[in-house]
Amino acid sequence: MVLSQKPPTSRPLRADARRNREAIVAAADDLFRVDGMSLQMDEVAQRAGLGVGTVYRHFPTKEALTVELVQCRVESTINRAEQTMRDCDPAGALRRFIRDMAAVMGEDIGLRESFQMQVLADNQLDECVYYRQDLHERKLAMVKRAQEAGVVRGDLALEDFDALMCGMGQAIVAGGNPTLIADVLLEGMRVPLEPVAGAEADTVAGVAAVAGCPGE
Amino acid sequence: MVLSQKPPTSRPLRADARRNREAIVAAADDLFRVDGMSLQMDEVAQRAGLGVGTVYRHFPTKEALTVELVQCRVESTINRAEQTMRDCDPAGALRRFIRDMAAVMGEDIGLRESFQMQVLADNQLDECVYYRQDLHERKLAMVKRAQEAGVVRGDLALEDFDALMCGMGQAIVAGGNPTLIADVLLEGMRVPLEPVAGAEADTVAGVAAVAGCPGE
DNA sequence: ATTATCTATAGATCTATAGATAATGC
DNA sequence: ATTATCTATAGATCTATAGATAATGC
Repeated sequence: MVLSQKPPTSRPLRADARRNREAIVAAADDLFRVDGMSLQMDEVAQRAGLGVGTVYRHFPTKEALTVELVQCRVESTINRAEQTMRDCDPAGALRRFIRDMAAVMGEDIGLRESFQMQVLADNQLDECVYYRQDLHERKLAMVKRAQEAGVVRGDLALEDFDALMCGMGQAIVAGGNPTLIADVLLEGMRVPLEPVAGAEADTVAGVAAVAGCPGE
Repeated sequence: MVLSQKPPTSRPLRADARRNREAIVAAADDLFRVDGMSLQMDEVAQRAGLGVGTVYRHFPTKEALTVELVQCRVESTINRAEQTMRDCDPAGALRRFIRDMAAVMGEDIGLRESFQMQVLADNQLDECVYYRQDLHERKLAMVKRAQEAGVVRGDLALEDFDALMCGMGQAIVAGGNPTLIADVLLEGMRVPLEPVAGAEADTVAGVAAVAGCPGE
């Protein structure tokens, strides 16, 4: 079920072409880490010490290039999830996963955007659904296990979990302390120890009647 | 200390010009709500039933146009904060503010991005620092009051609070249930009832020794 | 001889302007 | 007469390509 990286009909690349291809991917990866999807093809070429044409020879479109970078990150996220599931108890696995993601997202805009693209409806990269299902299953297992162990509130859907991970990335980019942000999310996803006051009220401005406010 | 909207030397606008200006702002506001900063000048003109030239007559740059939209949203956020501070107890004020913001952010991409721009370092809109200080003070007062009342953890800096608000916006755009997301943040910002296990550990992948995981 | 690379430039997609045309209001 | 509006297009900024040039390897 694993897709081969290259069409099997094509013969192996010529020595210089292989070297250049690697240089392109390495350069693109560096830029992706900093600029995410807004990396520029010219800059990739420049950083790889090549002309733009060469970049386009190896990757016919910008999308083709970034797909590889995204997939790499999705895979590493899957591995991370599997690793923690193997090593940790239900509560610990989720905790470790989230904390690690927070730390990594702080240093890799591309990873943050990759995660976002896996989740957001208006996916910029059609081809990135490759591993989507895989990742989906790993996260679902992790969250479910934590819920069954009673350490995560049961009304948290996977959609919400994904959304929270996206939000965590944004919060970290916005200058929050990664460790603290991760902690806040972890605490917040726990089973509420006392029911949140006013939890049943609709909270659109002007309509809400909320605990601690007059009119409730 | 309030800046006048127009240079006081200019005479009042001609009747048709005033009408058109209002149509432009209304059209731009609608688009800003949906597209945020990526709204397009052509579309603004089209929706207002005017030529692009007219839009540029009233607002010399795209930035000049969006500044007005952003300021309007920042002001309304300030008012929201003040209102809750007047009406509610410390815990209730923060709760209501966050819930309302979650509800509104779900329906107004422009608001979400405005908040982000107030907070993020690489501000796209230089002029949007006008109300920045004001907003800053309101949020600080709200958070501090909640901390003094013992309902919010004391190690949560305003930077972290801002980051969490940005993240909340992202989480909602990413498809999370606004009410639930707001709840998770509120619960997460509380004083931890028991110390978070492993809270002292550095969590970069491979280095961490975390509660619930072997090797701790 | 084949395969890879380079440079210069076409194409797409925006913001912003110039110059000709139309509407207001003393 | 002044002020406002329109259309067509310049300018900026990217992705992607074409055609001429250089490097590999049987």
